Parts: sequence; structure tokens; C-alpha cells
Amino acid sequence: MSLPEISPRRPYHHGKLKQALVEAALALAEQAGAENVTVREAARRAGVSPGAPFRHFPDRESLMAAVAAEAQRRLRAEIDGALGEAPKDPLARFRAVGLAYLRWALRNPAHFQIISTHDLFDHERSEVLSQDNAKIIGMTEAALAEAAAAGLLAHPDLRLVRLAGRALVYGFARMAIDGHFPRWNITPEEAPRLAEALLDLFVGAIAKKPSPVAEDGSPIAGGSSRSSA
Amino acid sequence: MSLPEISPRRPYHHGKLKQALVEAALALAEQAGAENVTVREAARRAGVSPGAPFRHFPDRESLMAAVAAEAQRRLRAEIDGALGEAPKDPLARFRAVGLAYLRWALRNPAHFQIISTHDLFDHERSEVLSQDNAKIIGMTEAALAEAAAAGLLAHPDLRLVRLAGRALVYGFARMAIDGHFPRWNITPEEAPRLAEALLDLFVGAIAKKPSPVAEDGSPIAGGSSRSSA
DNA sequence: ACCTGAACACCGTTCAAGT
DNA sequence: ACCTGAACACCGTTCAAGT
Repeated sequence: MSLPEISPRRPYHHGKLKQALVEAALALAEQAGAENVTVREAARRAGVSPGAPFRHFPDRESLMAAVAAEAQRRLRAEIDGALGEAPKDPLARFRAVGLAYLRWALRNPAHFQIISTHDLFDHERSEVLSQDNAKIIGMTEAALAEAAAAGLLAHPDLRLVRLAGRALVYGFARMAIDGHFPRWNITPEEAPRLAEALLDLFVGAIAKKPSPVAEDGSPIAGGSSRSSA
Repeated sequence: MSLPEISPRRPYHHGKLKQALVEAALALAEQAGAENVTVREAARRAGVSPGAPFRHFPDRESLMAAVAAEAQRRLRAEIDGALGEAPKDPLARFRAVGLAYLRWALRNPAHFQIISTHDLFDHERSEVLSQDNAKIIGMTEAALAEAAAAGLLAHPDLRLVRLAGRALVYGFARMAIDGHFPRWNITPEEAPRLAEALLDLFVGAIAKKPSPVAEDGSPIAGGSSRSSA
């Protein structure tokens, strides 16, 4: 009945359980939805008993906070990359950050949800998360502030313009994640193009127009989506 | 030991259990957060046993869908009211709908979350919800389409302008509900004013300017929040 | 120092039995 | 026709006991 102890039973000490749990939870979120991430299932996937995770995280919310921090790190890396190839014009940089943000959200809805919804884990208990988030926010802030300083903005209230940009971008991402697109007859394929067009519309709307009436009638900004960056 | 049966034991048949459960769940959401609504607790509050709700709803998601339908009904009533007092100008009507929507969301975050997040209950299983939602959407659609037909819009792509308006308004509401405002130093007190300013900014941005340079310098749209409606 | 495994309180859901 | 109450499988969390 009893096998000899030759069988290579998984070692008693996992070694990198903390990291393994975060990765398992990340995968779980992707497959089952962010709200269905379970400590027990993460433990199962990491090959440990139900109580083991609580040596590394005081509670479920702490695990989710660590997952959010990892997701935030990935999002930030994506944005850093996009910003590396962006031009120097501040409004173009703002557009580049917004686009990278939206593209990542569209491709990683569950991870984006974990980052942005504060239901899943408590307040800003995670410093890494706040720090990475501050960096991302700082990039758009800086771009807009620079544009304002250079006299490129049509609207006088920078704070309001900033808020509008945030709300527009966040709202688009959230509509995608909350499943509003089918209702609006927006297919997953065209969503990235719409994101681009939306950013163009916004930048065109807040930018100061070169002259009241352009004699040559050339379009200044906005318009339909032409492939770019 | 045993009391005589004079005590007015709650009647075996509740009578209006279905409705009572929806109301209990609504109250629960307000107090504990939308994601902490529990079938058992709703049953407890309605004074019935844990199994009783399942005579009226096949599962938890169905209960949540009924809750969402009731919340949607209330939101719609609010918007209907606001639209009754709104002027005839289509852009002013769009603004009025948006403002009523945002004010309700700010005052009823948990209920708004139940309406908008499709995680909590399945797809559009609820017809009432879809219908009421279609009515609300229809109001803003109609206002914007009317504005476009009257040649009031500066941007040619109505669909994009519509999407931008939706994303902006939805994003602001979602930022409030997801707890992003503290990070942006936005206090609950000033949120309604910001909502108004944001709508003014948007309407001003999409509206065709009357003349390139107004000689009298009168503000056309947008600007800070003056008390209105 | 880190993990197991049994335990507890809780939840969604089912179902025979009561009224 | 509608509700009770016990039951089952699941979850978060704790903790003595193992390695």
C-alpha cells in the first residue's frame, strides 16, 4: 500500500512562494476574472497547502495589492517604452502616453482592473504601486504642464484640462473593461483605432489653434484615424 | 420551557419577499459596498431562511441584476426630472443629462457601480435594465444628433464626439467610485462643481464657435462654475 | 524559518420536509 | 404556492504540529 520514499516528493520548502503566488494570481485573474481570484486556488497552483500563503501575506487583500503592484510595474514598463520613441512636442508626448496606457488596458483588462479598482485591496497600502503610479501620472502631468507653459493650450485652466484628459482616457479603458463596447457596437478589433482617434480629438480640442481661420483650410488636428506610432 | 403560541411569530409566508430582498440588497450595497452584498445577509434582513431567496432568484447574479434594474430605474427618474427643466438647446440638454447622471453617481456610488460593472451580474439578462439604459443613452444621443443636424458641432465625426462625451462622463464617475479623487486632491465637496466645469469644457470644445473672434468678448461657453440648474 | 492539515465561521446553492 | 432547516462544496483565516 505505501510507496517507498524514493518518489521525488515536492520539497517541503517552496523557496520562492511569495513570487509564485503573485504569478499564479495574475494568471488566475486573466483566466477567471479579477474578482474570482482566490487565495486557495493560488495556493493550489503554487503547489502548497491552503494556509501557506498566510505566512507571506497577512490577508487576501495584501496578496491582491502585491498583484496590483506587479501589474502596475508592467504597465509602467510599456509606457516607458512608448515614451522612449515619442517626439519632443509635449502634446505628442501626452498622446503617446495615453495611447500606450489604453493599448495595455485593452490587452490586459483583468490586470488593469486590479490596478484601478480599489475594492479589491485596501487603500494605498502598497508603496511600490503608488510610486509606479505616481511616475505614470507624472509623465502626463509633465507633458501637459509643459504644453501650458509653452502657450500651446487653448483653455486657461490647466487643472481642468488635466482632469478632462484623465477622465477621457480612464473612461474609455473602463468602458472596455466593464463590457460597454458591445452595446455601442464597438468591436475589439477597432477599439485601438478608436482610442487613437479619441486622443487626437482631445489633443485637437485643447490645443490652441494656429490662427482663427486658416485660409488654406488645412485640417489642424484630430480627424479620422490614420496609422501612426 | 416552551412559550405558548400567543407570540406573534412572523408569518410563514412573507408576501413580498422578492421586493424585500432587492431593497435589502440595495441597502447592503450602500453600507458594505457593492461587492459585499450577500444572498444570506439579504435573506437575514428580510427575515427569511438562507434558502428562501432561491425561490425567487435562480442565483446570486439574478438578484444582483434585479438590484441593478431598480438602481437604473432610480437613475433614470433623476435624469427625467432634470431634463424636464432643461432648455431646448440641444447642447444644453446634453449638459443637463450629463450633470444629472454625474450627480446621481456621486451620491450613490455603490448603486452606480452595480449598474455599470458587468462583473456582478451576467450580461444583459435583465430587460428592464437594458430598456431603462437605452432610454438614458437615447436622451444624450438625441441631443447630440440634434446639435449635429443643426450644424452646432465643430467636429465632423458625430460618432467620435458621442464616444468622447460618454468616456469623459463615465470616466469621471468611475474615478470617483474607484477612489481616485483623494490622489488628485479632489474633495467630495468640490466634485459636483468639477463635474459641471468638465461638462462646460466639453460642450465648449465640441461646439462650433459663433465667430472667430467675438468683438464683445462675451463668454460663449465653458469657463468656471456658476450656479445653474 | 517555512509548510501541513485540521479546524472554524462564512457563503452559494439544493432539497426534502413542513405550513 | 411559499418557506424552513439541514446538508454539501467552497472560501478566508488560524494554529498546533511537523520538517
